[in-house]
Amino acid sequence: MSDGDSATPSTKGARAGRSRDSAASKEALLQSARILFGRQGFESTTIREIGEQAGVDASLIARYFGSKTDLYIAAVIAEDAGEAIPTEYEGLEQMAEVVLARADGRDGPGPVLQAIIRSDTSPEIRDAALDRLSRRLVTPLAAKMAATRDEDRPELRVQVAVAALLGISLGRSLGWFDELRSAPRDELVALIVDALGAITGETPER
Amino acid sequence: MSDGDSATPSTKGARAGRSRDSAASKEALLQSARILFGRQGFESTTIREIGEQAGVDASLIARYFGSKTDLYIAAVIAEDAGEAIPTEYEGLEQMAEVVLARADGRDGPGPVLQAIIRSDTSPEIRDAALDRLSRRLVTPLAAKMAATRDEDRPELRVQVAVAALLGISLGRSLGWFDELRSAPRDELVALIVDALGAITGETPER
DNA sequence: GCCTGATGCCATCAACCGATGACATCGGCC
DNA sequence: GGCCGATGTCATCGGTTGATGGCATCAGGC
Repeated sequence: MSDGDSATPSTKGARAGRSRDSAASKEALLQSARILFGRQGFESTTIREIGEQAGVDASLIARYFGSKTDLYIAAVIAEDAGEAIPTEYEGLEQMAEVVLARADGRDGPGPVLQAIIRSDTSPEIRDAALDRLSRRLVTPLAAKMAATRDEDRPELRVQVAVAALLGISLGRSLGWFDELRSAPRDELVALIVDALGAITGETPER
Repeated sequence: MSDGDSATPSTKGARAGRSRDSAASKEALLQSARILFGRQGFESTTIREIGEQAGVDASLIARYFGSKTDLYIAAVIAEDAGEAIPTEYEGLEQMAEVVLARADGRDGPGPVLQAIIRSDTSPEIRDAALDRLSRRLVTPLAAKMAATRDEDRPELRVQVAVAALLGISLGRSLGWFDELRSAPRDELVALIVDALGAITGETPER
């Protein structure tokens, strides 16, 4: 460009007075990514939308995260850290309550569930999501079950219970059926415990 | 183009000897759409891939179906008709067996489940899929339950049971956990009946 | 035998997308 | 005060996608 350019408001580069804080920009992108990926999924979320929501240019995504895929993985990690989901539980009831409470508090299934329910998720995203899911749900439930009951096929039982719980959570988030969507959470949790407790060995005390 | 073009094998239009059967072309597109949408979902399946798999040009999709979205809806209807899923069952066990058998026989979740698990599915696709799902699973299970037990909140129980069943089916199709993926179907069905029977009133006779 | 609608293919369009590199400005360091 | 790396924005690229319209060929009807 010619060197006659003057410092007008529309000149390139950071605008006068604009915040220059890479940690804040990065965090804004990450939180926007969590929200939008969690609501819409990977393909339906563009990096331009994420930048807009974060209030910065989308080109910073490549600078700070490397790629859209890497941003998604970072969003999964941030979600995992941000949700403060326990790694051990009093029991199935508490786990169901935690999962549904988190689900009810979000707009959409969240980036972790979005990643695992889609057959076209890239392997590295899927592995990151499944790893956290197992750590937060499967492993603790298996540990709990090993401590309380001696059932055959404990690992299968736990995996079936977690898959069922995720199906219920997803169905509720996406509003598959009227009652499932609108039922009070405590009533839903009670039904979940009745059902899944029958195979994990935690029958309700009533 | 110049009028000097000769009828060579690479000239435009239907090639010499090429089948001219719109019903066959349409059906080929539809079955290809079922398979690819069922395996990869809406966004990750292009109309060019569908045409290739069907052995015809993708432009015929617009001619015969109107749009990619309308093709998806036609695929959902075809899947529903093709799977011959009953609209009434002996009980939960038979329903679980049918759902898992169909799931195990496919490559991927299938177009109906793909449509309902994604938050970004268009409303008309979602409605078409949910309508069939309710007709094949929720309504029959509700009818069965009404005939056998007098529980509180029967509709909620049935909806929870179906959501759980779909979660298990999806988890198995996508290979979320090792045991869930590899367990023999009859063993998995037995666990599902133990769990979901506890809330639909069909306890196993053992 | 001719005509015409059906059938299928091809090229193209407009829009979008993830990624990249250039550039201006800022602020800390020397 | 000057320098230079950090920071942010902008324009652009190459590729992809769903949809469209033109064209050639075929086959049935008259």
